[in-house]
Amino acid sequence: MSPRKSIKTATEPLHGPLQMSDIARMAGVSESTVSRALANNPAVAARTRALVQKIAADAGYRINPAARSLRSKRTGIVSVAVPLAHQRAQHLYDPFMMTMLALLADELTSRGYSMLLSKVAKHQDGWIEDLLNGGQADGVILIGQSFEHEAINRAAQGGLAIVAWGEQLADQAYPSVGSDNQLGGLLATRHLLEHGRRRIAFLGDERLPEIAPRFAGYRRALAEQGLTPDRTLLVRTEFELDDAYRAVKAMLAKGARPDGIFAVSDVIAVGAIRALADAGLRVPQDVSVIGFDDIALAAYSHPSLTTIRQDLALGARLLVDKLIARCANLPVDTTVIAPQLIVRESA
Amino acid sequence: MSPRKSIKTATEPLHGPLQMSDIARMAGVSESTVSRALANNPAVAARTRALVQKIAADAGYRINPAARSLRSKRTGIVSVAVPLAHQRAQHLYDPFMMTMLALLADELTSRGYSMLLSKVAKHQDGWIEDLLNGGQADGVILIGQSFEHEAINRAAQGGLAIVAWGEQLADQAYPSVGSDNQLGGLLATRHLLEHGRRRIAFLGDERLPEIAPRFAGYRRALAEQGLTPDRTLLVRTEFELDDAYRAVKAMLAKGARPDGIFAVSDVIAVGAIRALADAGLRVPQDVSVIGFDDIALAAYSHPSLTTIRQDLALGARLLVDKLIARCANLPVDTTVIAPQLIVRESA
DNA sequence: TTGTACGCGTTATCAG
DNA sequence: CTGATAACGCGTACAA
Repeated sequence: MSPRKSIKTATEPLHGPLQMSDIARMAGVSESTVSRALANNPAVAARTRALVQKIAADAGYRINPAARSLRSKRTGIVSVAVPLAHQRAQHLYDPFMMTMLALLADELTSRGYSMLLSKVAKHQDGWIEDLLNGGQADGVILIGQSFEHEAINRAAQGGLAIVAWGEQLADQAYPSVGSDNQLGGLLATRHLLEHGRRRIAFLGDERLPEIAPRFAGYRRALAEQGLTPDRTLLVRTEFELDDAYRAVKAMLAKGARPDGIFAVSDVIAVGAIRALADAGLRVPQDVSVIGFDDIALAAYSHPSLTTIRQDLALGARLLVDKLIARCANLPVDTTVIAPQLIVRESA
Repeated sequence: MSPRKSIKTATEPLHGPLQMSDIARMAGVSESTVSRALANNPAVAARTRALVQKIAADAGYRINPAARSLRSKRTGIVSVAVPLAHQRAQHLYDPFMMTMLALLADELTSRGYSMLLSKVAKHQDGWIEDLLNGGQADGVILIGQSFEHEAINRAAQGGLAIVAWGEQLADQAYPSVGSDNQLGGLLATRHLLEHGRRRIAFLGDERLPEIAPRFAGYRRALAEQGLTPDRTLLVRTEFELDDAYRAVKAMLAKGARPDGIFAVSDVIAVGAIRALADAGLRVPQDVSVIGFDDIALAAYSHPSLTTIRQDLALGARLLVDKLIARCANLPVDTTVIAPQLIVRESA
């Protein structure tokens, strides 16, 4: 290292990655000017700006983001996380999650942000702050609230830029984007009822923030017909094919005989249909099945799924909009998106 | 803000996030000692180390990663990217991709790394270097090589820590992990042949690095039976349900009548089965269909898919192992994983 | 419009 | 084993 130093000459760059001082020298201006020029600061003469930018580009120079964010307190990174408090296993590869992640990746990158992906299984103290990675991210997008509403609220009140996909909850200190889940549950159940179904099973965990209102919609639709939900037809299942499959098998084994099923996700619906098929029950002749989400698979499974569509593309766009606004300390409100009934073969 | 300042007292921390100097003061040691203690540097007395760590933890202190990486040149972030040169659309939510991403997220987080997710559609100069985000990431994991072998090689030779999931190619300057694709193609096609199928269609883009050897395996299996591939049964399709569905419909419309189909992914297989069903063809009675990957869906689609399983969990683990080794400038080799035939209903 | 000077919060070097 | 001190590479008041 010291021998290197002694050979050093004026023309020698010699440190691998170029830095601003190098560009400054090449352009014959000061570092500050380079900094401003690269930031497209109009305070720099247009000519100078263009010159510096060209030199930097030709030299393949890239700003050191660590140094930049150490100064500016901004990183250009958004942390996207999936809270899984209620999940046994990873379900990051749930098609719904994946679709949302892909859409978020699109939205974020198209606005110059990078996306840091985290899976949070253990929710120890400060897990949300951890997502910020101590400043390695400017803000946090949560996909689903799990049972962490309180923690999210606290983080938001602590000034953290955070936005969640999910249900609008009481006393929410953070903006959220989500479907009108009660309406979704209502539409789904009414559709089954309109097809003459009366013994309608509910598949999903009604304790979750997003699912509770779907369950409420389900009960309300039943009530409209003077029906009361049958406890044996309430089946708690995770958002996983295997789990739904087993749960429905178990329900049938206990002798329950639904003529309709409202599954709170398409994946659950597919698992249910498989279990029904194993039991020799035909869909929709013997049992009508309706899902939720309208993932890509829904149209291609057999039978194709009647489902409640969530507009995830819109959701992703809004989430990013709101997060960016929150990062800029602008006031941001919550949006509830109307879900839509999509009728296919299964119900 | 200024009114707050005026109330300032000696005990008041008042700069939001604590910093090392604060912990140093609380612990009655120097910043250097704090730094070392938090890094678990054994040069610090065990007692002191424990004390400092406890104080830091209790105070909720977290190291500023920007400052840390400005000094240490390490970020603890790995960039994971999906090159999509050959893709029209985003297919980040392809189940295969998603499974891989989820597994990588697990592997990385369990080793203390964060995962920066990028989708690369336009491969302009220096796109790989861009993934490093100018130092915001320590290394790059590529899922698939697309047509970018040369660019990847150049980046690797330039000293960038990079690892790819995919096929082992000639003159590879970077380590890769992937299935033995030719063997996979061979197993798949032989299975169809053993079931008496003779007019076997190939669904996929055989120009892609990972698909070419599957195609070679397909041809070899046919050759073993003295058969030559029928050009009308070679259907180029993207890794998307819709596209596969349309492509198979088009093939059938042209009058092609395969009795077997080797689809290079399960998603493609599902699309194909749908198109066959539309044409009144039964699977497997009229046409046997075999897929590739063994994604979660494979076991639950109807009919369930016979397929060639890729061990993605192992793959993800190896990718991360190798990347970490490369980051440490250790020599790293390429691994080829044996694929496995999984027999279900579709063939 | 441009340059000077300083500091962001850490880690590494070196001396004690 | 511990502490002082000097970078790391950039952004930004402030001065010119």
